[in-house]
Amino acid sequence: MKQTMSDASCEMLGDFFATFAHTTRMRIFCALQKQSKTVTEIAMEAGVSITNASQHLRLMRDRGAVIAEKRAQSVFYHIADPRYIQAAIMIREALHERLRHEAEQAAVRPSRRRLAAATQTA
Amino acid sequence: MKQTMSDASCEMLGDFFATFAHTTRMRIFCALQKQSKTVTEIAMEAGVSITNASQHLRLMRDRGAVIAEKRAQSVFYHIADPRYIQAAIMIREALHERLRHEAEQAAVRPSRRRLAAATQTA
DNA sequence: TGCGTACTTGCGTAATATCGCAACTACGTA
DNA sequence: TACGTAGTTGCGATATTACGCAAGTACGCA
Repeated sequence: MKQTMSDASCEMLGDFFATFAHTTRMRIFCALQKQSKTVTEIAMEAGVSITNASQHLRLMRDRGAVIAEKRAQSVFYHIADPRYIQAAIMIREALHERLRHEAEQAAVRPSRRRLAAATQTA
Repeated sequence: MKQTMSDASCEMLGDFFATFAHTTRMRIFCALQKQSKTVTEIAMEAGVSITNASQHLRLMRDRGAVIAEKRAQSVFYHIADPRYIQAAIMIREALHERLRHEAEQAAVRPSRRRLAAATQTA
């Protein structure tokens, strides 16, 4: 596996990240993690209007993040590649770990400050 | 490993993706893949002004994507977590695969059209 | 054919992001 | 202390993105 990236790859990856760089689109992505869903279902789960969900889904479809399939009156959307989910989970783990570290430091630092204050007043 | 995401995780991931949702920031990320570098070096590699690089780096730093370390007059930046690189590489592989498929289909479809045209004129 | 459901699209407005310029801070050295 | 290098920050102009509303298309069913 190549370990460096060309300029073209950077461009492409930037576009890909932009596809998920919005809370609503991320929620849509989460809603579709387990199975394909209709626009109405997605809109409900993401807590946005159907129009808005449709607009975001078009953007995601145009960039190859999701795939649309028309069945009867409904349009079912699903995530285009399971690796997108894998990658998201990997990143989420890293972010959660960082949050834990920050929480630990926040729990430790105040006592240090108290110590410093005590030293000063002493 | 948890396979579904909470609303908070979606929010957090959306912010994370936004951090890389720009060609310049993606180029900065690429430049830092192998080793830490100064703002001036990063600006050169990304092909932007030092001011602009600094602005993007601040955004990335605020969101925990990179870490800054001051040494003498320079500030060295490096990527905060190797998993970010792993994830980016995984996504890039998926995207490249999709491009290959699209290229193959583009190479196949025209002959089908020629065939259809020949059938029609016959 | 007419009606209802499901979704999409065009357009105007509002919110955000980006970038350059100029001014500013921080650090080392003569 | 004065000067040069390395980065950062504030601010204004411009570009991009998001969202709602209204209108439109597509499909199934009476």
